[in-house]
Amino acid sequence: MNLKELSAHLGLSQTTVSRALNGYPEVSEATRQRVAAAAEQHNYRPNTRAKGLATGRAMAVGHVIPASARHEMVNPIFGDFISGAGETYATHGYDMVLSMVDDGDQARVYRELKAKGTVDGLIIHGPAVADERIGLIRELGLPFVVHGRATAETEPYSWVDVNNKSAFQRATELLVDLGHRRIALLNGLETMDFARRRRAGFEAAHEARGLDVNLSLMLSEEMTETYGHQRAHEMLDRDDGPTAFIVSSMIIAMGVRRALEERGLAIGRDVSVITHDDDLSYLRNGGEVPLFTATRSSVREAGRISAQMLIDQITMPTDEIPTRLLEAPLMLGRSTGPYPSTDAHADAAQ
Amino acid sequence: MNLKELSAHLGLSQTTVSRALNGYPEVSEATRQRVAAAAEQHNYRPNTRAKGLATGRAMAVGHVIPASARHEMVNPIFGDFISGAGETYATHGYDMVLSMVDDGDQARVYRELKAKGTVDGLIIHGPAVADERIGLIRELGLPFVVHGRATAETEPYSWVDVNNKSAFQRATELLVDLGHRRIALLNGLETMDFARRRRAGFEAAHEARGLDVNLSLMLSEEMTETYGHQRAHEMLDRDDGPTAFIVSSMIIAMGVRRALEERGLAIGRDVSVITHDDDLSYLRNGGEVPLFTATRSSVREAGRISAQMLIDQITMPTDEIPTRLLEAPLMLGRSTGPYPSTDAHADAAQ
DNA sequence: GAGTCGGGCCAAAGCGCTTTGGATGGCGTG
DNA sequence: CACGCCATCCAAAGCGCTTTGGCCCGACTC
Repeated sequence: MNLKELSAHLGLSQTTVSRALNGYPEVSEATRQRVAAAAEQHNYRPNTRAKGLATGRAMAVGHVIPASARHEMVNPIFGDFISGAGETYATHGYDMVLSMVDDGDQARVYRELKAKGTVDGLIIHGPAVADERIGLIRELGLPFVVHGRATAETEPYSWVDVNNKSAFQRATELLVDLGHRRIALLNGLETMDFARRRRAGFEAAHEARGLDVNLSLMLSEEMTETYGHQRAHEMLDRDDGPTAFIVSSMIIAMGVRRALEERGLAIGRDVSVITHDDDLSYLRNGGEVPLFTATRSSVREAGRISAQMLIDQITMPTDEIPTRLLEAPLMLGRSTGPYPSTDAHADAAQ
Repeated sequence: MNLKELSAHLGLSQTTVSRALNGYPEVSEATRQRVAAAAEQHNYRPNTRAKGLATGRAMAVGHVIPASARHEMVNPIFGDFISGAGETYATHGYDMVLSMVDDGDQARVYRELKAKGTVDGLIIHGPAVADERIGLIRELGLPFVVHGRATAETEPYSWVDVNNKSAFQRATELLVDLGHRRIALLNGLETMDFARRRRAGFEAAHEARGLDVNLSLMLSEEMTETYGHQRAHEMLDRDDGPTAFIVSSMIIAMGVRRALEERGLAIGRDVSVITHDDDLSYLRNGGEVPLFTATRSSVREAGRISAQMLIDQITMPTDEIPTRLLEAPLMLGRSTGPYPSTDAHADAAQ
């Protein structure tokens, strides 16, 4: 059923039916009711493409996923982010279109999205410290919101990000205040902006407490369980091994925990661990008292916020460029404790 | 730059330019070259909506994600599936549109997708044993492919699935052959079709080996790390606890492993574990010899295959209804061993 | 009672593309 | 030399919708 048929059926013009359905005032209330009823009955929905052609709006938002970011992003947190964003899109009648893209093709894809008119706006995922995408998209004139920030970008742009630096600074300070002096940082790839900021927070905490960072305890790799497991073992093998770990994801934390258990070390007593927790729906840091002490920030919520921000920019463009910094509170769990441990057990286990 | 402008620029009609670009024969080779060059130079791309309107094709495929399936599916495996499917779509010029939907709204959303003409086809995720979506979509007349199967569905439909039953049967048989008699099954929710089939394989193996299944060792819950951890502990607390576990996901397996380590049990010696491994890019069951013995099947590959199958159905509809059963080979890792253990160590550890 | 106003409706143009149904003209044929 | 054929190109219709610019007529003003 299309407009033509519906209006013929009603004995009205397409104009009137269209207006009735879209809430324009030039239609009598009686007619509007009649039209609405008929539309409902015949399950009429305006064709998206035709509507888009006529209005110049695609009613769709694009998410471009660089293939390189797959391991870092697609899987662990992407699902939750998308899921949050999707809820928001749904309530506003927007579709979400996803593109998986090889890194070299990025520019091409963005241009294409613009030229083909597939989407009204874009969400940029996983920004690097210096990210050329931002300049490109701004140039194309598509509204966009970056999930995260790109430190090297000098022009203003719209973003939603967690306060990674302050979160990791507070986490580090907590450990220092608990007496830890050799703290390891198992970070994500520091080409990624969030990782760079976390490192900055880690360093800032050392500085604030008058300590030197130990470069040999700072690692930056893809965030996998194996990474956490392997590196924790290696570090703990050393004479001057760490007494505490700060890690960038729950997955890494699980690897670290496994290593500790294999060594008979009690987490939170012999060795402390703090992780960043994206509050993923399939990886809860659960319990009344969470297992891991963590800097927590819901990536799903970030998805909702980003989507809303983008839709706002699409529907009512303004000159201001909105940004949103989300705090990541430090949630105390069972994985942190004083050093040296007050419990004799700790030494025995070693 | 649109067709009109481009053709004006070239001094040709829109017809000719369109034909040149789309490879029709009624255009001289010289003209075609000229057109192609100009299009390239001006970065011309036909507007998707206009093209869609004219051709009746949306050049897009829909993935509807039921909100209820979030924990089970969105996160752990969804990213990889989507990523595989996305690659295939990209090479064929299709867009992928995602909808997050509350369960009650499912029917509405499918109808809408059809009526609005947003997509040319659908992929159905996470089918339940009895899944009303299949009938609905068939009725709507949209091409679709189900990732998984719905056992209760009687009419034929297109699907791509792993041979869950045979995989779990072989896994179970291996454990029995290794001497295990009390084998636990930590399954996913058995409203999901895949879980039901895995259970069937588990039971079939018992039957084939002349054993009775122990209902108290069979669980069916959401597949989280906590689930594996908690339930493994509970089961091992019992006098007649299991000597081996078969679990439905790497995440559960990680929970079980943690429980074993906490109890000082050596995995693969004191207690055996087999898991299903979706070969997720962020959760590798790595190493030359994998950590876990596992039934392995790449969900990313399943995504590619499903996407290709759907595109084929869209572009050249036939009467046959293609299906594809993927085998999940049993990969021997370090988490399985004979029972009773030949190693005296095992008892000592207990 | 003539003139004005505006509520309610409609015809038609236009969004950017594909595709049908010609037009045109150079060339070989008898 | 007239004819027909083919290669090449074009004008215009149509996809389903929104929106501009009117039309019509009853109500209201003076």
